[in-house]
Amino acid sequence: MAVTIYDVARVAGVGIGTVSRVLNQSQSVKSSTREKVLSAIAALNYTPDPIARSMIIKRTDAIGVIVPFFYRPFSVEVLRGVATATTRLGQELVVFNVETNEQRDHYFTRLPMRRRVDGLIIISLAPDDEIAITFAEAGLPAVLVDTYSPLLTSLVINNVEGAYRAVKSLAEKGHRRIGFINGVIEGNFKFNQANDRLIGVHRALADAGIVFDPELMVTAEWSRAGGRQATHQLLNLKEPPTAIFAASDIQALGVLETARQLNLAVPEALSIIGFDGIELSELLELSTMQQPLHLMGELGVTKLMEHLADTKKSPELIRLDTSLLERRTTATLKSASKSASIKI
Amino acid sequence: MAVTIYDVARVAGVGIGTVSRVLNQSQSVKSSTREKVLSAIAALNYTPDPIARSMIIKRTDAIGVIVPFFYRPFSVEVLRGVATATTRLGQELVVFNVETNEQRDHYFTRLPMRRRVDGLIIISLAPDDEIAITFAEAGLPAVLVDTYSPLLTSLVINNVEGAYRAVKSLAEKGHRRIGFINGVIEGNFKFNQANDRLIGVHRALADAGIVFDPELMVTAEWSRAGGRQATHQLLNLKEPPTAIFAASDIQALGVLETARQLNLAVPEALSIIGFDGIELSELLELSTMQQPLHLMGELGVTKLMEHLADTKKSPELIRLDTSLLERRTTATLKSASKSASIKI
DNA sequence: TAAGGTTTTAGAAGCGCTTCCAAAAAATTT
DNA sequence: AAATTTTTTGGAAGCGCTTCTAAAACCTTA
Repeated sequence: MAVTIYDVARVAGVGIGTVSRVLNQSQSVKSSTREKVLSAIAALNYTPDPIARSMIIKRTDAIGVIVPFFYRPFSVEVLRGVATATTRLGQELVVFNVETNEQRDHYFTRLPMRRRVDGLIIISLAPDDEIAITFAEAGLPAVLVDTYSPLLTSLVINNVEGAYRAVKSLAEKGHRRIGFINGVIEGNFKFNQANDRLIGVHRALADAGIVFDPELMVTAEWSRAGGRQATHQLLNLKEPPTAIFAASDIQALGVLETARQLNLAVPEALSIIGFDGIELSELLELSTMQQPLHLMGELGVTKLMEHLADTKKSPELIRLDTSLLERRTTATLKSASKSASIKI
Repeated sequence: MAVTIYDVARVAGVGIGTVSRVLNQSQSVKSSTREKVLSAIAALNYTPDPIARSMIIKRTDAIGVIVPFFYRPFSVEVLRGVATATTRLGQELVVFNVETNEQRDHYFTRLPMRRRVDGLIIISLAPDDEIAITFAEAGLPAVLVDTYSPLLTSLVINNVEGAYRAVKSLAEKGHRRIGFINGVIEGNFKFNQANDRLIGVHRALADAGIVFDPELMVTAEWSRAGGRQATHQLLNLKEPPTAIFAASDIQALGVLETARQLNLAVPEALSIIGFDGIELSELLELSTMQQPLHLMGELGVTKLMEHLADTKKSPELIRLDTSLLERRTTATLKSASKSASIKI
């Protein structure tokens, strides 16, 4: 059925080795021969079978991305960067979406066994050392984005610093009661981020001479619903916060929704700042700490290619910084009212 | 290096054919033999090489998606449905993102040549008949989502009806000056949709006894910027519209932004209705005609699997309906002011 | 023009599997 | 117990390529 290298060889009147040689731009082919082969290829509209090829060269020219909830804005924007890079490099992009811990483990343990992809980008998920070692043994390079492992090249945001600056900006605006909505830690998604951001919050509070009130810190799901629920909890305090820092834009959106629902003026009665800088935040004019999401994706691929080219390259830890984006949801505290007042 | 079927056979003390048979749950293997093989597999932690396997069985257990601008909310939501289905079926998902006509043509012509994927889902892009025939000849089944070809199973939204109902809902609220922002047609992305929606608009206008004013129809890019630009044009008319129907939510967002920028109250001074029902629309409380995006993705995969199972299955045309989602951007026209007034 | 050196070429081997066929083993019948 | 049938098994062939080896073809040079 399909035309093979034998057909091309026959039509061109050469051996299959020669055809293969012109296909792989090997040097030693007489140019007259090359012409013959090329025109046979054109005549037959031949394309080499990538599978048979992979069989020998042990490369697929495909890279895999393991990503939790790929459709979340955060993931989408990183993925976009990844796609930009893979397209430019002529690599195929295989998406392994994970929704459960089982799926994550399945991919972690199964993928390295067999070379369906040449390398892996892992987003927001941290393989433990044992898994990382399996990758190394299997010769499957992996790069982490938005997580960290000492054994793998990792691209991380400086979360401590980001959270620090977010809270500091709020303190500088006169806020003393600052709520912090953090993401859940269990479930194993988004591990360190939550921790690091908490550290940054503590530090900023300390520097501003504000004593940390545990009531003002609530942990919620990384979703709008989580943000909403946490906001209710925060606003029901005897002494509610005048500003809220959410560990992700998605959660900040939930804060915004709740404020709107309660007719609480933003930013007059409540300042809100998020974290991530997803496209959506721009639309809603949400102040946020922006991460270079697209860049992280592209850089992830670049680093992966370096590991592919040099198998014994040692892992790097690359830190990227956030930038403060002050939009319309943060304002100076009106000294008149020290706490949020609900306008009806 | 890697453990092969020969290693397993040796350890189990059987022939490679036997190992292969237990791997492929073939019936005729004595259960005692099966046990031996299974424990050898476990002992060696063996996984068959999917590439070598594909070489013979001519299947990859991967399906490809060709999608323009995969990161657009519309695409993401369809993709999510696709991922749900592929994960459930244990298929891998390869994403071919297209940003230019060249890329589209590249994938259209190159992909069918060689079986890197077993089948194709094509979103919002219409391959012409010649291409569709190539697919068929190559034995590569393809299903279209959000486009149509007579030669391929197609999942389309009833765009005429959707646009009709959108405009009708506006007319029923008393609006007579209804602007319509349509998407561009050239560029070959999103072809019929724009056309069909225009037809629906015409029909609804006619039924409501409103004469069509060509000035009220403007064509713009499928983006927020497009929506913004079109809105400015519309509002600068001597007799501006009191309501705008945008052919996509993304464009409707641009309308919303412009209204906000001009301090034009929505929906009091301007009603807005979009099309698509992306998640974002919910957040902004945008009224819209909702498409079953997730379903389209899932159904696309289901149909593709049917074509995979039965090569000679003939193409189907499946029509899906939109549902009207009235949220906070549409309101009854205050008869007092017949046209939008700009509040300063 | 022959010898020696260099470039180019044909095609066998082999990648790790599935599938097939023929042979071995087991079960059944006589 | 032998003959026959049925089940199970080993391993060769072959999927479409790349790579390697050895031979052919082409250059030099004497």
